[in-house]
Amino acid sequence: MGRAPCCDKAKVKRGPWSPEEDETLKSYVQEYGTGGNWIALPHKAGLKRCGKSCRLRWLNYLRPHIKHGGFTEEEDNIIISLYATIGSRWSTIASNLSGRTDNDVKNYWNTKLKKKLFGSGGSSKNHLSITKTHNHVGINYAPNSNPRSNIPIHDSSSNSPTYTPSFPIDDDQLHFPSSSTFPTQNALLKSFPHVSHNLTTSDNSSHSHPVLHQSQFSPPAHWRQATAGSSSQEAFRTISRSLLPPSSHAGYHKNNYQQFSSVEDDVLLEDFAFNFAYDHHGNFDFCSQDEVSDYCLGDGQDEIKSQGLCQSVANLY
DNA sequence: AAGCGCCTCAACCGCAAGAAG
DNA sequence: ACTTCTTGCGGTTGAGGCGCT
Repeated sequence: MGRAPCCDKAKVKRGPWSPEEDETLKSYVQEYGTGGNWIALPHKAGLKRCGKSCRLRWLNYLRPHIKHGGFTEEEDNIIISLYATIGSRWSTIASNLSGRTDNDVKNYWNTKLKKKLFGSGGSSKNHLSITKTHNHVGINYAPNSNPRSNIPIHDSSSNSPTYTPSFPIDDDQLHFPSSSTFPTQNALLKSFPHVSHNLTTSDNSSHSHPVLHQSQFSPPAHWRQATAGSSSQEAFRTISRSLLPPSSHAGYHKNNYQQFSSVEDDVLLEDFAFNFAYDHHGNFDFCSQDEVSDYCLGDGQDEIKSQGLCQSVANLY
């Protein structure tokens, strides 16, 4: 026996909303609010609609400052990078896009963005590729390896100790577009000017790009004290989260990471640390999570707070 | 103009999680 | 601790629009 329906389907109207219904719902919510009970709202407002339908209509269409269509390239980049980071968590992705709803982002991804990315295959110049293996689709960040797979990411919503984004696609080999879509090293350095000042050229590397040397960083005493007895990853998570305001779902503003849950904070922080340690474009050979934490606690603290962590994560791609 | 197929996106469905009792 | 209720979410559907023949 299945779950009882939330309302009597024989007594409620279904299908597209009329302008009159929209106006009724909009004026009621604006005057009285939702009252914290969507189920009771349609009756109070005089609507012959299911509460869930009212909630959906309000959130996806009637709510103020909603934008429809016309996604910008910047929004594309954010969606792509967050999808690669956290998968199909549309509400989380939408919360990083001002005025966008999860439904809009989901539709946009399924009908346009996915085709834009995968429709015509990829080229050998791509920096980011997706390879299907068994039940999951792995993301390859560099030509030779996927170092992310070595970094366990805590996600209490899953029993798995590692986070593997899944893509509902069938091709065996798929590719993200190249650097035209993903910001380059400049975006990274712009976010972390502290680091760019400490770059030197590697002498023994086969690459000709700058290398960040661990010796250039000296963890502060309070950091060493705080991390005693913990793995650097645990410590990084703990210390970094201490910089964040309490999580809540209250906000919808771009760059405001207060809307993330603690689990999402963890995922973003891990990804933040990972990407700092390993740039997709191979611009850094080494930068430990401790160094990221050092920066988070030191010179970068104000910047991270002012920019918003999620935007920093988006900028990394 | 009619028919057809594809695309878009608003709306629905069912499940999971959390809150309330 | 358990049950019930409500919300929030991601996946899916299908009506209507559009372009092509």
